[in-house]
Amino acid sequence: MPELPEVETLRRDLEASIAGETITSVELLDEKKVRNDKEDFIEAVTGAEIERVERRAKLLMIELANGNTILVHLKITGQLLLRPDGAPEDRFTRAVIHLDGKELRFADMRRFGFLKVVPTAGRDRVPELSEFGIEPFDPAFTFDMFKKLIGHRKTKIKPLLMDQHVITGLGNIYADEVLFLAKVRPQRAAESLSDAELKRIYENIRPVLEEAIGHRGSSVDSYVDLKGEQGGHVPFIKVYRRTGLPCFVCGTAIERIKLGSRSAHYCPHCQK
DNA sequence: AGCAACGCCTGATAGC
DNA sequence: TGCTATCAGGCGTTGC
Repeated sequence: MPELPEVETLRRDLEASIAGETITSVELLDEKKVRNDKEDFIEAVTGAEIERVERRAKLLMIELANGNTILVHLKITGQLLLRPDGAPEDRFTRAVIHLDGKELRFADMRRFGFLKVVPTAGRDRVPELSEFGIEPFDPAFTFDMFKKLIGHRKTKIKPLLMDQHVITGLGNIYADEVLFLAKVRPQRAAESLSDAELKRIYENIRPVLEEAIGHRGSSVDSYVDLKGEQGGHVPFIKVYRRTGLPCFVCGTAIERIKLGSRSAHYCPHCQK
């Protein structure tokens, strides 16, 4: 699943490769992928120059010079692929944004992802953007803030770490990884965590995300980069989807439990 | 307020 | 071999 490291990798590659390009035309192959009226979308982006590419939580924002921004959410199986004109078809392509000599393809097997164009001014007020919590790399994200957001909650810590209304960017993979490094079990109630445990969680969030960005993300499902290449982080994952395999630290078999409808993976020896 | 359950969707996989 | 049931999951919504 694309989480912050995967979306940030895409953002950086997009910024380097399509900023300054002009959108010559758009093909919407699956209208339901676009959260606008089809004609409105086409009119709002065609002919526009791409100024920059930003990220908020797991949402990509392609800012256009004409005052509009294209929002792209990949959800679980979404992919953005930059191909030369006439390149072989990519499976599950739902929309194509044509540029000069190349095309940006939005592919999405399970069709959960979406595109939406919104006015750049006031975009922070659209529902897709207005509910997000703090970005982990925002300097304002201090331990004090983390403790205030998390420390009093009765909810289990893992679902809380994944709640985009509280802290953005962590999904199933990296929440498991942060909790492993923090030596805290995913089902612990947030309010039961000691200061030392909260501190260990907080202090592992940025390093976990930074390391994964350094490896260009994790291709556990269908995540690939702009060129269609897999990220390199999977060999460095400590617990996610390693059920039954030995913990890299103590050798104990990694366990999997259900929290809500999601799976959580942890080492029963290392994590308390 | 908190949280489980559901719906969206479809390929991979396990079981028969 | 071929069918069917189950699973994966971000996130908005619903209902207790």
